Amino acid sequence: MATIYQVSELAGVSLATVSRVINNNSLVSEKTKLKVLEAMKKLDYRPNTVAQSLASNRSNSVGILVSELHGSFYGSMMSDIELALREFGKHAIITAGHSDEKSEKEGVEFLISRSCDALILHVEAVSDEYLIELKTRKIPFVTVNRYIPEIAANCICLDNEMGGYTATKFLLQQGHRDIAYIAGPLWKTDAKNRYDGHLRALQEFNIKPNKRLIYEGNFQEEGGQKGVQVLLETGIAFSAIACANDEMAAGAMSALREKGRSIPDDVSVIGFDNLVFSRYTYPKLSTINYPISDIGKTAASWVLNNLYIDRKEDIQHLFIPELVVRDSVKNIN
Amino acid sequence: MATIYQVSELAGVSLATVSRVINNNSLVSEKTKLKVLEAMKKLDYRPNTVAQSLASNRSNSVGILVSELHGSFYGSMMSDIELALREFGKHAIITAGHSDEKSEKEGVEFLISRSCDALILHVEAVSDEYLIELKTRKIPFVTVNRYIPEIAANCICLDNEMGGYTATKFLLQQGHRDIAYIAGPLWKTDAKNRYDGHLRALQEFNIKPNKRLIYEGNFQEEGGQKGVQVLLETGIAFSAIACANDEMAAGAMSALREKGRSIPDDVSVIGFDNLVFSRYTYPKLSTINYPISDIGKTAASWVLNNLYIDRKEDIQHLFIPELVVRDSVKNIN
DNA sequence: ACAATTATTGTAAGCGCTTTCATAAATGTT
DNA sequence: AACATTTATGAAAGCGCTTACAATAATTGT
Repeated sequence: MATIYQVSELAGVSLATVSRVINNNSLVSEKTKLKVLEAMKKLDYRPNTVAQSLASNRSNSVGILVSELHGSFYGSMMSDIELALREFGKHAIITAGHSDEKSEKEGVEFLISRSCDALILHVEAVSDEYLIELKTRKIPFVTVNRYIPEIAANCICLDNEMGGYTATKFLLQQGHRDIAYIAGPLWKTDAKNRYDGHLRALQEFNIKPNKRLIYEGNFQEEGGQKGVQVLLETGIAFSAIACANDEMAAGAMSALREKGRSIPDDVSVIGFDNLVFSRYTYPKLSTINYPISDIGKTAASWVLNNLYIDRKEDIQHLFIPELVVRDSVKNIN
Repeated sequence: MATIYQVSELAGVSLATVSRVINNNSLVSEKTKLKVLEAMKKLDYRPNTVAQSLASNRSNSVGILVSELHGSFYGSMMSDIELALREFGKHAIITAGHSDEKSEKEGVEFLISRSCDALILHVEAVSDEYLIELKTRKIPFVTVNRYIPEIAANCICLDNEMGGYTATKFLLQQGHRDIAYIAGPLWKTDAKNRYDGHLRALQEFNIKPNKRLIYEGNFQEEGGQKGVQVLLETGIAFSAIACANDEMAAGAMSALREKGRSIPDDVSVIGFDNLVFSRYTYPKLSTINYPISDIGKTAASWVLNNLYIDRKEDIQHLFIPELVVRDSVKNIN
C-alpha cells in the first residue's frame, strides 16, 4: 500500500499538501492539487483510515450496537442506518450486545476505542447510570428504544406503552373480554411498558387482569409456544391472546393450531412489531407497527446533524405505534 | 481517556513495560505486572485500539461484507460469525455491499483501510479477477457462497447446483411433470447454479424445459408475485413451481392464493434457503436447507485458524444442501 | 569469585497521518 | 515604492501505541 509520503514524493510536494488535498482543504492551488491527484491515482493510493483516525481523532464512522445481528427487527434498523450514513460518506461499525450487561459494555467500549465519532445504541442490559455517565464522557450517542429522562435529548424511542394499550384495546373493541397476555422479559423496559399498556386498556374497560392468564416469555417463537401451553393448562377460557412481539405471536399461533384451536375462530391473536414475516403467517397477523425504518433513519439523522452536517433540523424523539389490522383477530361482538 | 503514558507514570515503569502487560507478553515479572494492572484499573485505562492497530499493523478485528444488513439470511450469518470471533476476543466490523460492484469494492477497501486482519466476503458483483488480485495483495480473506477455482482455498460455499437439482428432483419424484421455475437474477452465480441444477433434474427425467415457464425474478418477495402473474398469463398449465429462494416462494404463494389457487392442492411450491420464516408460512414451506449457520461458523474458523490460533483443523469448503420436506408440495403420483 | 546466561526493563524509532506555525510568494493599497 | 493582506506551501511536532535493540539485573555454572 502506498503511503502519503510516496505520493508527496512523486508529486514533488510536502506531506502537508497531500494531506490537504485528501481532506479537500481548499488552501491548495488548483495546479498542485492536480499534480497530487495524479500521483495518488498513479500509485493507487488509499489513505490509511487508522492513521487518519489516530492523528485527527475522528474516524468518519459511527458505531452501532444492537442486541443481535440476526432478526428482521435489528436487520432493517442497521440497514436503514447504514444507508443514511453512507450517503454522506460515513461508515457504520456494527457489533452485538446480546442483551447482556457485560457484553453490551464491552461492545460500547470497543466502539469508543475504535474512535467512532458517535454511537447509536440499542442496549437493554446496561443501567441508566451507565448511559448517563456516557453522556458526561462527551461521547455523542443516541439510544434507540430506550427512554431515560435525564438524557431525553439522546433518546429516540417508540411509545411502547401506547402500543400495548392499542393492541389490547383493539381486542376489547372487537368484543373480547377474556384476554391472555404473553409478555416479553419484564426486566426489559420495552416489554414492561407494553405490558403496562395492556393493563391500562383492561382497566379502561373495567376488567381485572387475571394473573394466571399472563405468561412471561422470552420474545422468541419458543416463548409463544410455551406460553400457549401454559395458558391452556390453566383451563381458564380466553378468546384472545395479545403477544408482546410478533415472534411470540407466531409461536403462539403454531402451538394453538397444534392443539386444534383455529385462528381466529377459536382464539384471536395479536402481535407487536410488524416484522416482515407477519405477512407470511397464516392467518396474516394483526399487529402493532414498530416504525423501525423511520426510527433508524431518525437515529442516523441525529448523528449527521450533531456531527457532520450543518443543518438544524428538529428530530422526532417519540414515535407512536399504529395498529395493523390483518386476519388474526375476530370480531365477536 | 487515560493513555499508556499516564499508566506507565503511575506504575513507575516504562511505556514498553505497560505495553507488554497489555499484550500479555510473558516477559514481565509478576511483581511489575501487578503494579501495572493496578495503575490501569485506577485510571480506568483502555487501550486505544486505533493506535494499537497503527503501530502493530493488526487490529484484532475481521471485516465482514454482506450484500445487505437486513434479511434473515445475512442476519444469521453475521450473527454466527460474530459469536465465533468474540469467543477469541476478536471483533467484527460489518458493512454492506448492496450487490453493486462499486459499492462492494468500496466496502472491501474500507475494511482493508481499517486494517482488518482478515475479511469474510459475501460479494456478488465484483469480478473474479478482483478477488484473485485481492489474494495477491496478501490480504487474508474468504469468500462465502462464491466459488472461484483459482482461489479455491479461500472459498466456502454451498453446492447451489446440487440444491437446485434436489428441489426439482423432489417435485419430479412426487409426480410433477409440468414445473415452472422462478429464478433469481441470473447474473448472480448462485442463482445461475440453482437454475442449472433445475435443468439437470429435468433432463434426467427427459423433460424439455419450457422457456415460457421460466421467470427471472429478483430474489425478493415481489419477484415471486410477479413471477406467478407472468406464469399464469401464459396460460400454460403447471402443477408445481420451484423457486430459487424462499422469499420468492412466499411471494409466489400469496400471489397464487390471490388468484384462487390453493397450495398444494392446485399448485405445489418449493423454496430454497430454509429461512426462519419458512416455518411460518401457510402451508409450511418445503425447501432446501442452506446451512448458513455452519457456513458462517466455518468462515470464522477459517479466519481463526489462519490468523490467530495455532490449530490445524481442516475446513469444509463445500456444503451439500438438504431437502426439507414440509407441507407445500403434494404427491400427485 | 567471575564469566556466561537468562530474565527483566528501558530507550527510542517508527506506524501513516493531521495540523499548528512559520515562511514564502502573490496580490492589493496608498 | 513601501507596506499590509492574502494565499500557498513546507517543517515538524504530535496522535497512542508496538517493538527492535540496548542496558541492566538476576541467576547459573564452574
